[in-house]
Amino acid sequence: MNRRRAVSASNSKPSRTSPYDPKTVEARLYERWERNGYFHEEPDPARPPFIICMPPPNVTARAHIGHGSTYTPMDALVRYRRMCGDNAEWLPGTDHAAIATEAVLVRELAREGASRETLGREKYLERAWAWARECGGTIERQFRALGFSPDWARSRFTMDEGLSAAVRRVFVTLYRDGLIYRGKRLVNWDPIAKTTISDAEVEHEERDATLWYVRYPAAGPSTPLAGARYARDDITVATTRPETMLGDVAIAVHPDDDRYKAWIGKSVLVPPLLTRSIPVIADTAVDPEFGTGAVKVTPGHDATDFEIGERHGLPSLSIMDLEARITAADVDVGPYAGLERAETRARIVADLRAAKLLVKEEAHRHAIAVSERTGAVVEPLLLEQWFVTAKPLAKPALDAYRDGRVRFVPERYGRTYEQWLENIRDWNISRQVWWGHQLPVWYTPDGKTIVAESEDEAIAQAQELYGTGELSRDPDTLDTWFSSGLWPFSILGWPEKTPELECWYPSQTLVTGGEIIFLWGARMVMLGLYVMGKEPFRDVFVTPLVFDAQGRKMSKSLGNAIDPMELVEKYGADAFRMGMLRQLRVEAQEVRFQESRCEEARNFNNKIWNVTWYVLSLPEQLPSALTLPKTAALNPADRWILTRLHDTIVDVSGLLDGYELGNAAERIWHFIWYEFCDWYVEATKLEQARETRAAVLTFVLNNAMRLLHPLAPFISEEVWLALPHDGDTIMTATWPDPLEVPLDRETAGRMEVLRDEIVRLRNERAALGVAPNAALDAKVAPDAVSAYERELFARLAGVRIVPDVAASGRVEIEAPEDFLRERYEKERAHLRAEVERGEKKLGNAQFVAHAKADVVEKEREKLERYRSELERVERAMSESAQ
RNA sequence: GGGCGGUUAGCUCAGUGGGAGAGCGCUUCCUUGACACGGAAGAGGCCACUGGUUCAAUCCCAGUACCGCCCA
Repeated sequence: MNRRRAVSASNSKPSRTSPYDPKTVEARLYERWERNGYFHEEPDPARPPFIICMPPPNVTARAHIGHGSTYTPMDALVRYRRMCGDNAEWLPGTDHAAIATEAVLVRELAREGASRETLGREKYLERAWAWARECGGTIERQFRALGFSPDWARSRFTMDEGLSAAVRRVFVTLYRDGLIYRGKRLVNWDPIAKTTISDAEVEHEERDATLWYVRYPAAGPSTPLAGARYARDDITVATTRPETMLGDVAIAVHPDDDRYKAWIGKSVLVPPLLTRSIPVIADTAVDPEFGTGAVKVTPGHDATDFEIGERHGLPSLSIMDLEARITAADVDVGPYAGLERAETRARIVADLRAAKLLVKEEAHRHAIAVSERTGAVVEPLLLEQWFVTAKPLAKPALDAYRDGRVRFVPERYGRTYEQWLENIRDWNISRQVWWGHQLPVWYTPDGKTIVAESEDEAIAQAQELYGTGELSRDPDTLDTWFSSGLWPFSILGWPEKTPELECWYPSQTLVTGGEIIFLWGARMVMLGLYVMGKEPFRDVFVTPLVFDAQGRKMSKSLGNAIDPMELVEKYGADAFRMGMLRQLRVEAQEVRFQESRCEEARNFNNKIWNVTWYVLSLPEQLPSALTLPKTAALNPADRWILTRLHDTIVDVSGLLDGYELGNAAERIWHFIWYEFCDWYVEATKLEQARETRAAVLTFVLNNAMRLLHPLAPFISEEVWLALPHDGDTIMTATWPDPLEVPLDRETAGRMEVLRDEIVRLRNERAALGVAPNAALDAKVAPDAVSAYERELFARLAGVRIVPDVAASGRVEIEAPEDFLRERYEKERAHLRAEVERGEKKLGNAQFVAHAKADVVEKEREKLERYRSELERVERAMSESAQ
């Protein structure tokens, strides 16, 4: 990208406001960026693409701290690659979030005394659309306030017509390939959302519970089938869910468990009704250590039991309906019919106790399945649902990882991904909510299934195959994650062949929180490979979860949730971003978020603002172009800061390439504050710095702002515009090039030594209690210190150098004898210890023989240096003693 | 139960097979002509514990303890 335009000097000098006020800057700059189309790109095959598909936030969402931790890195990466000249594009959009949105709507309707059924599907959906449109703007507005730079013109919504067409096309294709089927399976039922959910949407929560020990009486010819009496012989079973006893179909024991060998093949009666007899079977899935070693088998309401049932050819009995109430549909449930499940549990336990069938109960901690979305305890139910056959899709997705075509940062998440895909089960994709993509599935009056991309097509098919056009559409909708799984290509216009699709699929990087690797990441890989034949991204950058400073999960109920917009209001977007980014470490799985980091970042911005003001108010004319003086004219401090700038550019670029945003932020921060402001700017106040300082200050500041821009876009732009610059916006300014920064390592090294000396002298001043404005004299050999260095000592250490042929080459302040002696003694002790350490090390033949040559050489040099220092101190001591 | 992390200064965290680091906090001093949202100096650490590998371990390996995440 050659963009040599006329250098524009600032025509709008920032007015002197201290402290820096982000409010007067951020909104104005963002508006300008957006108006000038700086976020927008067209597909350009001539440049390397850098595409990030924004994980679509829920259309009803408001920005939360998790957006801060995942979307800020995305923006930083896109801004960085944009400055590097890539065809960089951040593609935004929102998700219809079926279950979450429907939950809100249903609640709202209930308040009005209505329901979706009374409203009817069409009216209901109209309302949902209106609600989505109303909410949708909020999150995008908040993202703008955070300074995010996606190409808003390309924003998509998962229920847009184009994306819906993509969903139908993929569904039909999968169905025709035999990868989508309908079947009665045990699925996860969320009784609050009133829909099934996939395994990936189920969370496991540790809870205190009760383990009940229940007697199952042996069934025999002499045993009465009902009533209070039962055979003396019985088997005791431990269960956490007595309410499901009504659906028991067997008792299972481990085949090697001697205690129960005699029982296998016998029958027992199911309490508390005792009207049904079930067999005792042997299965290796039973853990003999759990409870009594005998467990009840309830295939209609437990996944493990379902598998046991399948193995033994046992029936599956459903005893609960969709309200999680007891139903007599499959089996006699006696007086419990119609009761809610918790109520049933209490009644059955009471009845067992009354019938003396309850042996004991004990406290028990175990994991229960909970709906991630509603928090409802998930009920496994046998239902007719639609599924995606997972294994054939998982295989290529596993290969993509194993071949290195998809890699994870940090790497360890790759193994998590691998394990999940290896153990993947068929994916339940039908939902009973209305807000979403309705299944493209129709049924003929006699139950034949038609799958087609449109109703017309379905009717045509039905006519041809079954001679009927009378169809009813399946009322279910698709899992939200089905449509988001198509995101990387559906937003580019697929199934149309668009230039965007051609150029921008696959994308380069997926940035996401670890919690949706399975829900979203893995499914994008599976569906991307299936539909496009190519994995949808190369890198998966997994960002840490955000906790509060005490390491607790942020939640509304705990009251510890941090609203990023409040922090933006308080400190500005740049400060929020820097505060967040500085806490992100690539390897971390969590961030204990500290608001103080945002406050520090605000202070940092103020520092930048003030140093800019210093540069702008120099008495001399600022250069009109961004050029450096001839190298020969540069003074030592100039050479030092330029060398530091060079190294900072190299470091920051490398860190950004490796997704190390936290360390990159730390690095640029350190350069600007502790090297540029604290040392270089102070050194420009020397008389001898006047010739070159305006050029070097503006050059370094300009470069520093470009390095900072991906992290803190607003203040970097504001400062960059105020100083000599090249172009219209820092957003498309070129990324700093270390080759354009002159290096002088020798002088830079000498400056580091002087800096240590100055610190030492300041320390001595402080120890002496010398007033800050009082100068101290130091006698130094005439040729040991240059005129430039003399001024440096005077200005930065308050030490006046007095040339003295009798003095040594070291700057030693004049001070009372006892003070000096104490100093010398301390120094001597330290040096002696160092010399001793070095001698011991080098005296070790093993060390000299085994250690690498450069390590040994370094030790030798160190020892030499300490020895001569020690010698000097000892000489000075004997001199002052005279 | 299986897998994966973490344990370094009061707090939050970097870091390296060869002399322990940052920011905040703390102490002392400073209204020095960019900045008190600032400047200067300083105190503070058996780098969780136990073994092993190595000339050399905070770093590599094994085990223990505690904290956490994911999956079942």
